[in-house]
Amino acid sequence: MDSEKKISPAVINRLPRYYRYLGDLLESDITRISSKELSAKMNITASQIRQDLNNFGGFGQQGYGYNVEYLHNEIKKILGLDRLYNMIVVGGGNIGQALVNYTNFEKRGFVIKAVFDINPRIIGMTIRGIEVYDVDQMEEYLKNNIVDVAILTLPRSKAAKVANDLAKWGVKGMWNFSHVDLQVPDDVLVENVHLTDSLMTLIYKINEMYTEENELNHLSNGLPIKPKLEVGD
Amino acid sequence: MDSEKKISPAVINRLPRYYRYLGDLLESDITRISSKELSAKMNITASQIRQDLNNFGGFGQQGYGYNVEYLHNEIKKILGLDRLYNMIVVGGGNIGQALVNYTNFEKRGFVIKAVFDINPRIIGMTIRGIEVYDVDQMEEYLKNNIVDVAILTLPRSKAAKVANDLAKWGVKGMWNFSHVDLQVPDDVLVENVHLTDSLMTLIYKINEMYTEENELNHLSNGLPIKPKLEVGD
DNA sequence: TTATTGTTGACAATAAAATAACAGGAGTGC
DNA sequence: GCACTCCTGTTATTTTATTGTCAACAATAA
Repeated sequence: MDSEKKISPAVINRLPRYYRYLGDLLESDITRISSKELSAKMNITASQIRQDLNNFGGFGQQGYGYNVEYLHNEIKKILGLDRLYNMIVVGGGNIGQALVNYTNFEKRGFVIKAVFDINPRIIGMTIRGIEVYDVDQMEEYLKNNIVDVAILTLPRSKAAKVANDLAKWGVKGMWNFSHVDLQVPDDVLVENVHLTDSLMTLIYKINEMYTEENELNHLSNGLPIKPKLEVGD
Repeated sequence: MDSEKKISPAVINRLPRYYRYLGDLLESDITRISSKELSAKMNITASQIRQDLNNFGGFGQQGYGYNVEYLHNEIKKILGLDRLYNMIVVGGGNIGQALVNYTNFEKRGFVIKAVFDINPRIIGMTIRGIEVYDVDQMEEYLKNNIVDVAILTLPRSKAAKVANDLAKWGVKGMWNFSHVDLQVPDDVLVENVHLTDSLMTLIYKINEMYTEENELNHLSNGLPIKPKLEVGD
């Protein structure tokens, strides 16, 4: 339908950040804020803030700005954070366990209900009161329990099969920490957290900055820029 | 300088993914690949692959494609992965410990050398052989050891001060898992991993898909779209 | 009241990113 | 060695995202 224009991914990715800043303002008992002020805090142009928000409706008032509590709550609703979500963790290794122990998710309505693993050493144990099951029990579990999001914290080699099974058994959201890109049906949504990729990006930027400084040094010395490496060197 | 054109962030963020796919191809003993073939595997247009790679040089050959091993190695060099990086973890909680225990980083040249925390219960202990120090010892540690990247896995409330200290003491790269945006000098690079933001984005997309289906139902029922909420309601 | 200021929402202008088009060199088969 | 196909590197086009501008209107002060 035309009346419901598609929101761009760039905007969606900024929403949680708006939500976070508005939450902070709320805690500081600030009741109103203009796009200009928020702009200064967030290092985004005021124009972009207004345009982003206007994708979802006119939440502000001329001459006043935005009411912090109201806007915070609206974004909460836009993000769908006004209800609980059931999650399971598949892969009870380091990262899986860390996520189970990270209690802040629960405070925001993301509730981890079960963990699945293949390691007999941990199956049957509980982590923060949450039971660890054998992956073989997953199908049955999913028949009897609604799961909104599966958190995939398992090795590359096993992620594809598990994702496939989960999709088959009706899980529509996957938060993927495995270092592979999952191939799933169109109606299943995957959000990747590729930690190694993120770290590599950081490393690139660090090196880039270092290299740039080098070039500046060359310039200030009047020395020529060193030639680029050629294919075949 | 003009000769060194700026590479766009979008391209840089894709590099680790190229690197990963090329690594996979290498393991499958595939020696050459065309942009078209890679395009199919990665769900990126061939055009974009060629343009991305050409930012860094002409690595391919007409009529042949790209040599997998050669290209893999070139990207490795571009990303700066041909040397070791020393890292420290600041914050020995769940996520900090999980990252220390995640041995894959080390395989790629990212070596965690020390952990810092304020909790007396864990100070003095070791995690996978890596010592946990008091944060008060951080300044001295940084005087005596080169640290490329600090991994920040500590509570919001403490992240800002620590980041400030680290910057003051010469750490140029920060991999930030704290749920705040750090304010650091221009020569310090921060890569954020905001897990909660990522999860919220996933939740939004799940709901969006669900809502879209709803709208289709509305349409098929001939029902009007519900009016938007107004400020003040 | 009336003037002045502040601030949105809409839209226009720019910039960035992604895709497409294509010229021409490199490989392949005969 | 020649014709033909493949596939890159590069330029052009289209799409998407960001920024700048301004009329309209609310809040505030005179």
